[in-house]
Amino acid sequence: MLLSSIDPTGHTVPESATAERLLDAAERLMATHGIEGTSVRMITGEARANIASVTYHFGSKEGLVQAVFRRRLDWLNTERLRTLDALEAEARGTPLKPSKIVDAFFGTLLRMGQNPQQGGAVFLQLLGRTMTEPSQFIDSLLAQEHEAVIKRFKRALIQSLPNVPKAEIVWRFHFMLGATAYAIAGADQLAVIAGLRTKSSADRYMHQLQARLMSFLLGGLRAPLPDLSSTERSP
Amino acid sequence: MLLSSIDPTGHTVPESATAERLLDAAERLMATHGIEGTSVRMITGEARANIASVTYHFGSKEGLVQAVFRRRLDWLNTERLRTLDALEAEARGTPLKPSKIVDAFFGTLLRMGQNPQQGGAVFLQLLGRTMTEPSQFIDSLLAQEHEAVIKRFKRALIQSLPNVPKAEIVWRFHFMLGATAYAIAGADQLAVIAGLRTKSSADRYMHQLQARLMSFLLGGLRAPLPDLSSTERSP
DNA sequence: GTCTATATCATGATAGAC
DNA sequence: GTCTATCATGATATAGAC
Repeated sequence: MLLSSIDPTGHTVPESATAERLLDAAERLMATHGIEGTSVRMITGEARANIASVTYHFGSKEGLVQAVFRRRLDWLNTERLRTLDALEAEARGTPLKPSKIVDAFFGTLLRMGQNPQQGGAVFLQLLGRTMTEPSQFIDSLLAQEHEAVIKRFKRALIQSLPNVPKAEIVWRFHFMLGATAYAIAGADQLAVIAGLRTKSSADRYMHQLQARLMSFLLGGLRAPLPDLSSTERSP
Repeated sequence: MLLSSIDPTGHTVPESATAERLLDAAERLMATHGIEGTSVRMITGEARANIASVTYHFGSKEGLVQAVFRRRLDWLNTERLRTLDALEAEARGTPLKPSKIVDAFFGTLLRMGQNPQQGGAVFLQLLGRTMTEPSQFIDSLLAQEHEAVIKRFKRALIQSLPNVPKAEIVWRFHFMLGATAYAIAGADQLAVIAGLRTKSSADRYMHQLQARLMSFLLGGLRAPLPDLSSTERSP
């Protein structure tokens, strides 16, 4: 069943303790098992709520999934725009450094991973995995939530890098999204690879990830331009 | 039911026309709907085969999924190693250029997307999406298929970049994997973003993707090293 | 608002005729 | 090798008591 942004019973934002427990449980389980791999039974079991509670509070499983993402993405994107606004106000018309823009977008996301109030690493993992999931309604959900923000940041980057063609920046922004999505989705595995097995080193890991990913992203963003001459004909 | 590499009836490699149609249909459908989102009924329907044919030829749905990946990854990784071997033989002990190594690994993958004999863009999309999917058995399948190859390439990169710390290269290799996975998984969407809507421009799109992604990856790989001093304590 | 009980459907797998 | 028919299971969603 398709749901508009306001469901039949008028609940889109958690108004009860049960609804919030459902959101938390869904977020945690979907980060581990994927969205399709998480059943309503698993969610209500973990949240110590009744099977019917999902339908009551969110209209359907789909409504619950949307609410899980909205709760975090609204906060994230507001924060991103707020940061970019501040940077631009401070610069008074002079072009911003690309590193500042990249940090406002990707750094804000990564710092969410250390903010338990906003889902922490769990939501980061969920978001990363979702970004390549081939679900129609998720695609459109993420697109809606992100579209305006991404447009703003692309514009800022284009102004910030006058020597890089506009089209190239659009592609590279996409590549940056990919590197980030994968890095946060596979944080568990990567932590093992990096030899950090204990929970206590998780914080340190997130700091390392942030610093290292950021320099990687900037290196890619400012890389020498590709030779597209062979694009005309296959070599 | 768990399957070893040889199933009860002894079929792991397609020996019949039906088995091959099943592999093709599964590959196509899973690229679009995801692995969990693709049912055996969908596959047999598309392949014009019977419901029971999957069990007969591959033992289970899981066996079929494994066969889909093995068919392509075996070819891909053989090709990668062959290319790297040739480069090293040609260099006669002198260090390889990083761009050559990156091309042997990622370029070979991207060129698969223009090789219909090896699944073309369809398999690329499936692989990209799968790399962030949180399925246990897929994780281990990909790990098995990739482990030895990735080790070889990491070693080659470390030798090729003596000024970059070993750990940094490992992280950056992971970031490169992510940027690539996302780029090939979202090829549809990206094509739309880039303004290429017609099927006829798909080839040109893949060429552009290849050139642009490659320069991005190399830029990230050779980026200035991050400042990790703030890693000790949270800022 | 929360529960139990149930309706309805789709899934993966299998048995057994041909 | 291929089919039909069927199984057990688990999914979402809902009706109706409390």
